[in-house]
Amino acid sequence: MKVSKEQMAENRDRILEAAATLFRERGFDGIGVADLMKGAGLTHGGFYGHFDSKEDLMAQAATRAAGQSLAAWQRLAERHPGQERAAVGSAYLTTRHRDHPGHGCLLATLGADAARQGPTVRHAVTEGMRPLIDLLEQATPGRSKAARRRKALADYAGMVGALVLARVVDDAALSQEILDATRAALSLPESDA
Amino acid sequence: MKVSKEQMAENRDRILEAAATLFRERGFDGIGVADLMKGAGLTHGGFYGHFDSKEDLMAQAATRAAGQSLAAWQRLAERHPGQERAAVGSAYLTTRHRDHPGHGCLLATLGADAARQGPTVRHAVTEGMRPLIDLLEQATPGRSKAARRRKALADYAGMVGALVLARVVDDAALSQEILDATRAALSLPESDA
DNA sequence: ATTATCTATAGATCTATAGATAATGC
DNA sequence: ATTATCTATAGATCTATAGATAATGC
Repeated sequence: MKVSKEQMAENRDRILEAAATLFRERGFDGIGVADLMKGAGLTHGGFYGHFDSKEDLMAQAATRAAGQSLAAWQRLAERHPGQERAAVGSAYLTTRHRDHPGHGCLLATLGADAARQGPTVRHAVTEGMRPLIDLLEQATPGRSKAARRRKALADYAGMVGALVLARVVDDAALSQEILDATRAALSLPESDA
Repeated sequence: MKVSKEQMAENRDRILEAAATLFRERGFDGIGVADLMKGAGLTHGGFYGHFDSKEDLMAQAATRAAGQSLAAWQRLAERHPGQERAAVGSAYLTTRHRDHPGHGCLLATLGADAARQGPTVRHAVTEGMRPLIDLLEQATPGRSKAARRRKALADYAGMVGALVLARVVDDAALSQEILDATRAALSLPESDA
């Protein structure tokens, strides 16, 4: 049953990857260790060789999910030179993002949930969020760094809140209205693709 | 063990009240039927005489929580004639609200969680949200009803997102920065009391 | 007599651990 | 020989139900 060192590292990575997706899709309490391991193609007994506890995995999965978002934002920024803010903001406020929480923004899916968790998880979420704010800040026009940062924080809050509301509402027209209204309030171009 | 009709109605109300608070504090999955009943001073076996299932209670508790928020917003509006929007928005974006999720905005605590629940819960949340949006819309200046509504939706998204972010972050200064930045972006006066 | 609540429990989870198994890697 | 993963299970939950109890209300 033993596997090679490389295989073990790859297994650990698959567990993390599955967790980053499944936690965002179902919430921290919405999936157990056994199903997570099944999602990574392993049995649940092996879990504790890779992670100290489920909470340890939650923290590491949060870091992973934030890293994925940062990479996605960086790709968007690179592809739209001079329009980084519009590219990131418009991609965020799409039905596509709304309908794929498993690969979307960590804060919009697990933010409120993470606020109820222990210090380890909250710290991982906080540190994962910082580079996202920094990227937004750099993409935001403004007279001073302080003004750009304020705008970036408020923009991000609006984006996260809009996605939360758009996801919970059971009225498709209202959901779309929320995304559109927030895009308009942030002066972002339409690009719901 | 039987109680009077009025006592039973009062018991049912106490269960709902406890649920509206405890679900917001700990999440839908963060508290079980037994502890909820204990919170209402009853034993858990009696629960199913009042509600069909935990999900039924979740939906009704969501309606109750939204109703409490609406009542609070209406009181704020009445006390600040001509400055309704500022009164509601400023009260929302306070450390006081951030630190008391059990009596605060349903969407900021349970929004993402509710999005993963069944149609009953999502519907209750959606219908509970509408009057809040309506009140904000009426308190918002703008040339047309459509413009006011767009602004109200975007404002509410910003408020919800700001509270989610301010709650999860483990850095008190950053948490305050998020509240301040959002208040500034919405052109709301300071009144963190 | 009816019925709201209680005690007790069924059956299904969940996290975490112990010990067996079998493949790696010295 | 070491160790990553497996099987099996302990112990603690959870939702929901069955039957007993005792107070209401006809």
